[in-house]
Amino acid sequence: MSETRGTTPLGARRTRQRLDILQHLSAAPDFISAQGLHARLAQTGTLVGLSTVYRALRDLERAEQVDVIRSEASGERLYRRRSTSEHQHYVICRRCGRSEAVDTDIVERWAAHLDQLTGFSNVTHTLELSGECMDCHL
Amino acid sequence: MSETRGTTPLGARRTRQRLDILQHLSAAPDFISAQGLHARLAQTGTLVGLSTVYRALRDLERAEQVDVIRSEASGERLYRRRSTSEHQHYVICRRCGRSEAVDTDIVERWAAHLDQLTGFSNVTHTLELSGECMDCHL
DNA sequence: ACAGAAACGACATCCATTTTCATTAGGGGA
DNA sequence: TCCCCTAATGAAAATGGATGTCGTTTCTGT
Repeated sequence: MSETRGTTPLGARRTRQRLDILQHLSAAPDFISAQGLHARLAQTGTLVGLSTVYRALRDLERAEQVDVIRSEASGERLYRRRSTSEHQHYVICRRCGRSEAVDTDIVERWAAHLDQLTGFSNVTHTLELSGECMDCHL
Repeated sequence: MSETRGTTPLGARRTRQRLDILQHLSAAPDFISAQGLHARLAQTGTLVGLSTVYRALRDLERAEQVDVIRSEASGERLYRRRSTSEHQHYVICRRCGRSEAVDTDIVERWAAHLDQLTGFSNVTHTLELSGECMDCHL
């Protein structure tokens, strides 16, 4: 049968690399780039090809298992394992990169009306917040 | 004296290229990429080096004369001459690229409290909205 | 165990953006 | 107006993230 839809966060097949990637991604406290993740894997002796990291992250993104943002500074795409199934927004420290989920109920409610407000359909939103965390501020 | 701060939207010097770039950028109805702008200039016989376009846009961005977003599809940076001095948000048609300013008062007010809500300082926000405009929807 | 397909990984390629560096040309001061 | 200094320009090369290629490896259902 070809219609077996996978339900795991991994791809169709459970490979060592995919496992390692998911594990290290989950362990990362903050958003991390594909290259950063690749480096971190290498540091711990876990050898995974860079393309494989990119592919795994792309698949995780498709499976909505990660949140993705764009680094303001480098333009890199940064990934973070998603904890809840809801879509989330974060404040990111522009110095150290630390991130923290923010309650965006108000914005979400507002966003829900956007179709009426704008005359556009299927409006989706991306919200990125950056600031300086307490440790970095002084 | 070396402290002469320029007050024009252009750089320190008023060159033909800078003038043309600003003019074509202002004429563009929607967000446009550096390459797109460069191509548009070339089409009208206005020869400007690609690096020059990039540099002019970078300077305009620094001078807060343009709004900048990131194309979801291509990852390019897209620029648009800023009309008001206030910072603006837009809905962008994910099919044709048409953009339209959106009233985001509610979000702005919420954003003003972010410092208190999050424990981060100097929090800035970026909000990108995409949907399908009426012409493209059906 | 087997076969077919998915995943790997080293490397090539793409493409937006930046940098280099020699040349050109604003524009303030004499 | 003429000069000079330096910002601005542009062609070409470099950078760097991300994706594609393709031969090889390795899951997984049968």
